[in-house]
Amino acid sequence: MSKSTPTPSAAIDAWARLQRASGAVLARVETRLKTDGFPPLGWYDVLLELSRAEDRTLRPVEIEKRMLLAQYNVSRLLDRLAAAGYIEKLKSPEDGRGVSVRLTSEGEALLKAMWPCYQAAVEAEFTNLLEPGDAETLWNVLGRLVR
Amino acid sequence: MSKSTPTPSAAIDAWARLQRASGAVLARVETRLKTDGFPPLGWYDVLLELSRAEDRTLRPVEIEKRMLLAQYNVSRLLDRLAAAGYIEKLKSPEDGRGVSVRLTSEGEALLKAMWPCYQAAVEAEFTNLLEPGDAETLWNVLGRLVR
DNA sequence: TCAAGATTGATGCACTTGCATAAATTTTCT
DNA sequence: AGAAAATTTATGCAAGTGCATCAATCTTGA
Repeated sequence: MSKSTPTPSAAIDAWARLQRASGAVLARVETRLKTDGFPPLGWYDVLLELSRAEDRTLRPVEIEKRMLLAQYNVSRLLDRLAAAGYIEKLKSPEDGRGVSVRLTSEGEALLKAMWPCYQAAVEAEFTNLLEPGDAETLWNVLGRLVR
Repeated sequence: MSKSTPTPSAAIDAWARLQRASGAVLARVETRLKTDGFPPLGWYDVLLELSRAEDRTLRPVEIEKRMLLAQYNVSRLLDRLAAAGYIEKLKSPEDGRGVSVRLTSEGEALLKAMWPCYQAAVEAEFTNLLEPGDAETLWNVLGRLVR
């Protein structure tokens, strides 16, 4: 039984470092996007989800689940994206309560324009700091946390 | 040279999962703290730093560096902590511009009161999901990201 | 069928964060 | 010493987030 569980302090240290590292790297990546005049990563994530979706359209509740955001945050994020013309809100045909959100061509253009910057930022602030095999290791270990 | 760098997609996937996993686990831990009537984790972190510091006192600029927070966020977080009585602000003796922030006995009491909840939350939402060795693995890999 | 309950999405209000900038020193450099 | 630059902290204002709650619709089940 002595090895069935990590040392408490090792686990707490890993927890602390997880929060610190992910926060620091995220901040650096966001800074690069902003420096290049792009909107925050959350905008990119929504547009990316839409671009992958059937008919480039999703319900807000789907976006909420995929992005792990609170309902009211999704609602307002979509407001901002719609106001900027990157998505459009349509009445949902199958559900009278709901809305459908569709990627516009401007949204698709933004997605394409952001990608090189985003990719370069992740590479510089994340990928290049790792050693071979680290990405796979992280992916595996962190997979246990996402359920 | 073929193996000197991870596959781009493996790195991007690891990046995405890092953000998702750390965000999700953080949210769950914060929820537990709030459910038990405690303030956010940021408050705990400040109090913990102070409790470890010489004379339980730090300059705001030190807290800023240790917690990787923006200067104005530190300034206001300390305002809230002082208003709640958990710290006190003193004129810095060595630097006329600066302030010194000292943990009060109420702050120390809060720190002690939060710890069991915090520890249990991390254990339930993080530690228990890991397998033996994962904590050390994470700590090592993530160490490359914190510089 | 139809009332009770669950789901979807929006919104008012308070609080927090980000940005730009100010004010008071301290440090550096000539 | 004295001017210029850097550091430390605070703050007004705009924007984003969390909470509670509402209105509309869909689903369930007697």
